Amino acid sequence: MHFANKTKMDIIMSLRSRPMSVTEIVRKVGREQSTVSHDLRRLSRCHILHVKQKGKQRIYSLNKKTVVPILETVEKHVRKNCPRGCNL
Amino acid sequence: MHFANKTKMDIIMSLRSRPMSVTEIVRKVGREQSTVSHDLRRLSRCHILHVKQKGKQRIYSLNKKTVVPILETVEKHVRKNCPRGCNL
DNA sequence: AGCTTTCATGAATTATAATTCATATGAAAA
DNA sequence: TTTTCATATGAATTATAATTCATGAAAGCT
Repeated sequence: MHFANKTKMDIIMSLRSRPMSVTEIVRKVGREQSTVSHDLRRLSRCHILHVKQKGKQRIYSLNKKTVVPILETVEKHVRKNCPRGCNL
Repeated sequence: MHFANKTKMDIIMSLRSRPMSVTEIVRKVGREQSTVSHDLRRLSRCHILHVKQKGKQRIYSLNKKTVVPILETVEKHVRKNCPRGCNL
């Protein structure tokens, strides 16, 4: 599943397991630091992610309270309707 | 709320109340017929909408089973986190 | 203070998606 | 069977979003 954007979706999925610093996220999703940073900002703007400073790192975490339920409903839709992939 | 795209979101919201023909949808959302038609195709491709022929009309309806739950979780997120509008 | 690490930012580019315009198709009516 | 109404489609344009590149800022080390 990758709604509109692969990078943003990868970030969200990475943070689903645990909070991570930017460097960690960059390693995980395998794209440029600035690309990731821009997406982190976009995702934070609409409160999909939270940030907290920790030394010189910034730890991003998923707003699980509201976002996980969204992911689950979407995943259910995809499983039911487009199991062979779909560009939702 | 209007995720990525206003037109598509307007279509979805219109169909939330009841199934409609293309002409009805066009009137409701107030955009060009071809624009609406393209969006209807995109939305149908990922099974967000269903279609059935009725004479020379095509009646589009929302796939309520999976889509309404998605809408509800998203709306919850928006209410909680960005009540003053947000470009989620 | 100077250096390094970590991350953010803005402007420019590139990629992707939405809209329009013109036209086609298909079903029913005349 | 021609015409009309309802809708779809493709190509071209336009709008919007994502990526890159270069640089900047802050925190912590030495």
